[in-house]
Amino acid sequence: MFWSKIFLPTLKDSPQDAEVISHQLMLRAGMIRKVTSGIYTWLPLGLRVLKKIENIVREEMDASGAQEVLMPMVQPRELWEETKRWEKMGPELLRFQDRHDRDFCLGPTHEEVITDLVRNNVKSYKELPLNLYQIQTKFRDEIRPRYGVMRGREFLMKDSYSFNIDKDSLNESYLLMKETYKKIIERLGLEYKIVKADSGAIGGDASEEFHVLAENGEDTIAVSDSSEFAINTELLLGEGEDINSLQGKPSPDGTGTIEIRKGIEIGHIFQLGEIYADAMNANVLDHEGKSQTIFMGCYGIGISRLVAAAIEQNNDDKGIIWPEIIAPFEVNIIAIGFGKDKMIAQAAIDIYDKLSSMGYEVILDDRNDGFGTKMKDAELIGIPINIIIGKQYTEKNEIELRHRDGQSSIGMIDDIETIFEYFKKENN
RNA sequence: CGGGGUAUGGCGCAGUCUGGUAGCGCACUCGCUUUGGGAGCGAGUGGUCGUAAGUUCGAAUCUUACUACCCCGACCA
Repeated sequence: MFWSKIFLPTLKDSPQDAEVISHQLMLRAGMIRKVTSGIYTWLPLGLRVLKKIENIVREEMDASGAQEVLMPMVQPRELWEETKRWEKMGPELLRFQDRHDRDFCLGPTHEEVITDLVRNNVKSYKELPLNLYQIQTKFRDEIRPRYGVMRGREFLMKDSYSFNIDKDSLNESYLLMKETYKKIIERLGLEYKIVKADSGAIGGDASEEFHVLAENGEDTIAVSDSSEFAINTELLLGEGEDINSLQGKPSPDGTGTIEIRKGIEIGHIFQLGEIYADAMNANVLDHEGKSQTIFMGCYGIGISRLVAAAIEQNNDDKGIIWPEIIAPFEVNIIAIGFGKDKMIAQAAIDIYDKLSSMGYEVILDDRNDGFGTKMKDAELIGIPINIIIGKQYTEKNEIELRHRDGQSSIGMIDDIETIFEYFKKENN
């Protein structure tokens, strides 16, 4: 991709209504634009990151044996009445009528639709366990959307639902999802905690949240300073107790003391048990030919929220510092004087072609701007590796390789071939 | 929904107190010169000042109502 061709409107100044760093940087780096409160358009650069995270999630879900489906965003009232949630849900459930005055809602979650699907099509315990997932836009009319895509009303989510013949099998599916979530977040290179949680309004038995640790996180969690233990502070507080009073107390798991941290909830896994299947008559025949209520689990990951969370954890005063695996491009070639100096332009294009053919995702900054402008933009959008071709190339045959993280800067390299050698090594 | 705040060109802002018909920086367009840390000179484009009503000879500015957006809180599979 050539910089002069990509739709990438970067901003020098941070828009006034962006408070947290990830929101500011996503706007400044030309990743998103707001349409209305809590609702955003993803621009090419942001979409690249979103898709990368989506694909990592998809790969790990597929590897776990789950199967992808795609359910509708618009759902009929009747299904929601079966679980009594048409009444129970508040205004966060966006309702509307079609031309025949039938009631519908925009799906904030899909227990009803998936349970309906399974009860109509799965009849035997032999077809279980079954784990179906989708990656889809959800809509929740949040009381107060905030922090850009971190808490939007419309957002991209991976939600999956497991169907099991009994509690033990459900537990197995649950643990498999827990492992899968760990793999996903570890691949994304994010620091996280698994937090014991209240299973909340959705009901059910076991429930754990996955939190990416970040200063601007909306949730407060209590972590042990010397073990993996973490728990939602709500579960520890007594009547009228202050969150800060927990700091320094002995950890409930008996190891170390409590440390209060801020987290962004990017995943939540539940053992629903029989609640939904019971309400919706989702049964299968067991090996004795008896009808059994299906045990369900549900597992969510906020894909769009992960984009913001990754930025919250990886930035400096200059901009975003993408973990390589989700960077919108892997290499940025900064050609100074691209439109003027044919030798530089040719070298830049050669490197671009070669790296592209080696399988790298490359962007070439071919704009007629000075070094400063290009470097500032490069730092803002946070591409891991920058190759800088300028006067030193025409004069001394030298090219600079600069890592965005500033910790592994390569410096001047004495010819183009050496660069390809470097990238071959990188690849292995 | 309670509390606080904002609304002037794509972005950041001044002008509002003290009414006189809109300005600055950046961005954008054209030309020339530039190109290793957000370039320079010259010439341009772009705004019913959130909406509506009112006061006034005259409203971005004063009054009233409304709307949108942001922050804090309550809420959140």
